[in-house]
Amino acid sequence: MRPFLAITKALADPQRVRLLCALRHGELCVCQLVELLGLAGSTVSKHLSILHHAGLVASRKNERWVYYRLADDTAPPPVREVLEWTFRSLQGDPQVASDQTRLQEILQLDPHLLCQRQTRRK
Amino acid sequence: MRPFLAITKALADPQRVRLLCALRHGELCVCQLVELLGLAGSTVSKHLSILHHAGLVASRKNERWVYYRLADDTAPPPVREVLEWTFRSLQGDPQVASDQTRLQEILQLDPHLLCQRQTRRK
DNA sequence: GCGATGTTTCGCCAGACGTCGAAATGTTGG
DNA sequence: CCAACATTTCGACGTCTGGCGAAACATCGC
Repeated sequence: MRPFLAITKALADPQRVRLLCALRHGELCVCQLVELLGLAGSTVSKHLSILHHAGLVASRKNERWVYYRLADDTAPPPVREVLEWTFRSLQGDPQVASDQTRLQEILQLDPHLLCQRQTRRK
Repeated sequence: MRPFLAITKALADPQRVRLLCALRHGELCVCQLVELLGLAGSTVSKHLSILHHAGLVASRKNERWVYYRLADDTAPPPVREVLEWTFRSLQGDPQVASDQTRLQEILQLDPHLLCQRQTRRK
């Protein structure tokens, strides 16, 4: 029951669901996700940690940045199935759609500049 | 996003998951579910209300009792799919298994007697 | 109808959760 | 090595949630 609840609890928060949807088309840096959600970096990091603990995402560290991606084919079946169910269920969701649009803008920017904007904003 | 989160939040509590699993083999009366979970009637009623609000269960009132059952084929696809995923993911779970055993015992008893025991127990 | 009975609703409390800012950690560049 | 920077961890705060008992709400039997 433990792993199951880790997954359902992870999916029971809108910001975490937004993160998963954002990662749908490839890995993203933390600062890009911070920009997308508009939350404090520490908050986004905690959300990502919860998603990771549930096995829904994986991370990779390159240079100064940490990149997160969705769990891949090596993940246990329940994880892959629930991700597919999630995206299927959220098809046409306005929040997800506007995030997708915003994400395209964010991808135009250099990650380095994003982080600078975030530290300066405080 | 609203309906999606209603579902994931409903699934993010162990007692509610136990309720769903218990209903897997047919409808049950509230007092039977109270006996299974060992919680106060008001608490179980609230859990069932949350499951109902998420569209995961339906209810039927007959005589003095209210019977709950899983959402059937008329429910939206995401609901049916997530129920299937839930049961698949929890295959072999010890908690679910022991609940199943206990449920067999409860089904031997008259619902009427169960309720009496519950009111008397306070 | 009236009292007993099964279920739900209503307050209330303790604990969990989401959020932030500050401090800690780890990594890159000079 | 030191300073700058990206991320995570920690501590604190307000809110939400799960639990209970009591009261309210049907519904059945006499």
